[in-house]
Amino acid sequence: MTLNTLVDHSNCEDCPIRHRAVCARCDADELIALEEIKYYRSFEAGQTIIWSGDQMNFVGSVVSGIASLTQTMEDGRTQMVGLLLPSDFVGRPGRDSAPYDVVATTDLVMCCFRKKPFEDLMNRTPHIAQRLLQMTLDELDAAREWMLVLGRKTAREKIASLLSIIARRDASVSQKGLSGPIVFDLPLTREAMADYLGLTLETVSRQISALKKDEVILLEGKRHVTVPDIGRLMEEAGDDADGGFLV
Amino acid sequence: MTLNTLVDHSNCEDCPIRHRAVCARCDADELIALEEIKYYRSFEAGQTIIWSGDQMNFVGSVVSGIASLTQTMEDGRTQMVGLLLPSDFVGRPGRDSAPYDVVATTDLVMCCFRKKPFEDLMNRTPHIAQRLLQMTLDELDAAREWMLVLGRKTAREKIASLLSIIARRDASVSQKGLSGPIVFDLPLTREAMADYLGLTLETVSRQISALKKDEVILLEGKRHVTVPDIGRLMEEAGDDADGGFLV
DNA sequence: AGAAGACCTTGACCGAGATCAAGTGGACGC
DNA sequence: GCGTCCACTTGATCTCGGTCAAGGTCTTCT
Repeated sequence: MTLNTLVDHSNCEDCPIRHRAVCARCDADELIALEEIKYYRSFEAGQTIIWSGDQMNFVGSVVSGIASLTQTMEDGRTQMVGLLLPSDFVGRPGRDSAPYDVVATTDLVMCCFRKKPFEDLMNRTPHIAQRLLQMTLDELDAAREWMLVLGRKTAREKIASLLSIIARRDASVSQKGLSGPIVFDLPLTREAMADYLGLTLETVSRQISALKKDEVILLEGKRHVTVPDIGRLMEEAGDDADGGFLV
Repeated sequence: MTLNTLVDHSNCEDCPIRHRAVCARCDADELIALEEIKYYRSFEAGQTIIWSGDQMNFVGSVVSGIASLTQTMEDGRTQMVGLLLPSDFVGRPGRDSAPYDVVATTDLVMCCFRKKPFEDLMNRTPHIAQRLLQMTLDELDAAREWMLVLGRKTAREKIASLLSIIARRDASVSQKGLSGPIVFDLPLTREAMADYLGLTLETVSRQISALKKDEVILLEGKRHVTVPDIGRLMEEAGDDADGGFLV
């Protein structure tokens, strides 16, 4: 079932995540060193990339697609604890067992490095360590933002929060700005959204229907979303506009 | 109201958090450089150390006492998103405004550095940056653990989770091991616990009473707790023993 | 074309935890 | 000694979101 396709060994300079990933601050020399030890792996939607508790012998960056970090209790309750988008980093230099399941939510391409050579390179290359610290601090902020969502927001606010984050990220990627309507496809199933938000999939479905009925969002099919007014959506999220973290 | 007491400018070598704080990996020379720019500040219980959105011109380590990071929504709902114990680091090199309120939960002593000199020193001292990355990754793990608690656990499990973390930390500090009963004082009010767990203070009170009635814990007064069997408590937390993160 | 299965929606009902309200107990100041 | 304040407890009631159940829609496989 594991499909480890060797993808185009393309030049780092042309990489779509060149300026956002762990290598963002590297200069030409450092990129060459990274290029020597990197390799690409592809995963199909639904595939588990890393099992919780497993030995991790590689680290890497998401190049395209979406992956999720999840925790599961013995009785099956699961909570997503991280959503990995292109340029996000997977793995923990200095630790060798994975604390969470990492699952490909969509088809996925990763730029991987064997852990040991990467750690060695990191120790010689402050630019990598510096960037990784910044990225980790950003992830920590995102995690804490989600703690507020999980702990204190209503189901409707939770859904609005998630939609607003996805909408703003898509707007920033497609350079459209936040003035006009934002259009995107949901990259998550109702169940994945439920796992992210600490809800059941039925509640997710009901709240999405409610937001649609109230014309906070428009739906075509089950996944294609139009947000006519992002400010309105953020109000529904309890975020009262302007603030916030783009991914 | 601000009480900036200049505490004993004691030697870093004798510092109680020497081996766990951001300076843990520093050698003698590096410690001397840190010593030159450090200063101590004391805060009273209840005092706000940093307001969300404020300019932050210092960073530092908690030496003694407990502080909390909290987020508040416009309508007053609040969620604690971090609990800072001795040796934990406050502040974000590279960012200058604080994303959360930092409040002293108990009387508190911090070892502070003005931000700019610290950042300069950090850039020259890989040991500090390395340690800070490790600590940040640990905090991220802790935050994700709490996301499971907030998103999927019942009120009873939430309380048991919090008590179990405090109990295990105290056992590790007092070197008593996990075999016998663990005795400690709760460092948090019911309301602070509620803010941490995404509950109301009434629910916290009820669940503590329930755990007491079921003899999972013993209570003397409102704060003094005895955990006769930490395994039992962890079962109640849904953690099924052995696993877990000591602080 | 028809069957199967994944994904989603909707309805009816229920219960855990929130809300509202009253009361307890201990610390502290006068 | 007594009132006051604060942290906490306990009770009664309500409600949001979970649970259980049925049915719909779209894709894929035969």
